[in-house]
Amino acid sequence: MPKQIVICDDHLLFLNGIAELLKNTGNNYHISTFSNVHSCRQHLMEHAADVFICDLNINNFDGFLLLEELKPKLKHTKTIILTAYYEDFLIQKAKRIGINAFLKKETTAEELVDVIESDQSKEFYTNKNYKKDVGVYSSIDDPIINKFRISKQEKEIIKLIIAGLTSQEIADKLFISKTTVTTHRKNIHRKLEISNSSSLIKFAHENNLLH
Amino acid sequence: MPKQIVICDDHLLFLNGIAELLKNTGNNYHISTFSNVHSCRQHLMEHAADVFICDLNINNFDGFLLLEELKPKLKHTKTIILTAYYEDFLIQKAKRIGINAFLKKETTAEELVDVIESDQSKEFYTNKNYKKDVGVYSSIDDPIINKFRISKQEKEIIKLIIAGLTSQEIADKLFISKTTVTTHRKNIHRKLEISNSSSLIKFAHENNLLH
DNA sequence: AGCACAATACCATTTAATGGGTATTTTATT
DNA sequence: AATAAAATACCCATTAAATGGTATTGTGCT
Repeated sequence: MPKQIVICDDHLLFLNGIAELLKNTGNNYHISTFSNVHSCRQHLMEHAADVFICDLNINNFDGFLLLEELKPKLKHTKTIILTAYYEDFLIQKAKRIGINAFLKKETTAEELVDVIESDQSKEFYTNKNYKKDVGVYSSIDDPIINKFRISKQEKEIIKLIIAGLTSQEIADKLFISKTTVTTHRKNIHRKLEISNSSSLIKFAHENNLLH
Repeated sequence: MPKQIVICDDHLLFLNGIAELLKNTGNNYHISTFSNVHSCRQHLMEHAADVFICDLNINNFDGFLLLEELKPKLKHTKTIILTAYYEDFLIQKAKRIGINAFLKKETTAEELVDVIESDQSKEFYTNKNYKKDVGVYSSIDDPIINKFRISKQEKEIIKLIIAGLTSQEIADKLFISKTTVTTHRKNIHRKLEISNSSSLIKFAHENNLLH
């Protein structure tokens, strides 16, 4: 008898792709895919599932709500959260409400199959060896920003503004006067043709200078 | 002779899933997959590709940088951005630097194949019938932000702050008083435990609410 | 030595943001 | 109908940011 696997994700290419992947593993899987919460809920109410793989954000609907709502129905179902959001508090919440595994989308197919095939009585599982990316290179040294002839010190100050520091705090941190920071901010605004720090951060985002 | 397709994405399940999908379309495709920028760059330097499908955020590396860098090599390659970030300014940028198509991950396999098989000389293509939020950033309705009990109007105001608008400009846009905007900002700061708009944007960034 | 530019620093003024209140109306839920 | 929450709006005081100046010192380059 095939293992009944239900997957819910609004990224259709991901949804169908992962279904194809699982079909081609050689395991005996019957896979049902859903790209919206409503039809997925309906299916799970009417059919027993062995494994339920769910994204956390389905068309802006909170996947946790669906999981918690269906919990009584999923007593004998292995529940797996598969998401791009890999945040500590989300993992803790998943553990708390009894989810069996929390996987990020960078997971390999092998790891996913391992989780599907593992004994359900096992402990909560999540990806190991995951270091939160801090930004390997300082992307503020980007050619895009150099185009605007932003100097080294100005870059430093941009970083600190983006980090949420006030001019006084930046001055203290860099051991310079607050008025100097003000001058730098002035020059940055002139060079980038903006007039407030929100726009500065917006500029940084649009040019993907952050991470 | 098979069509040479190169795909670069750090979400392994997505990467392998989409490769499986394309292999099973019946078209004659040879597919090379990469989950990091370095090996993908290497491959494209040494092998001609007919189609290059690229994510915009590969292990926090800006996909645009890779695309722009390899542009001379990709003269005869159809370049497709396939990403979860569906924002106007990104689409405009893609169009500007000569990308052939900008697809969101909610795209169907059929639509992707259509784009791959279409005449390359055709115009820039992006998903149709996409309803955009009022604000600049759409993923603000993320479960992460809901945790902080940010109301609908507060979210709207966060969006506009991030877009670089002042309180007065936000008031004008939403047809409310400036003092009301001030009140909302105050409440947002209290809920998120921050004290300036840079920190607000930093918060949004750290929780992947932007793009 | 001369030049350009970066980095420093101050003054003054205006504009915007922040944080403490309080208070009314509207909307949603029980 | 009662209640809670959200959205609206104002006052006030303080702080921070923005913008226009000017000016000195340092640094790298030719």
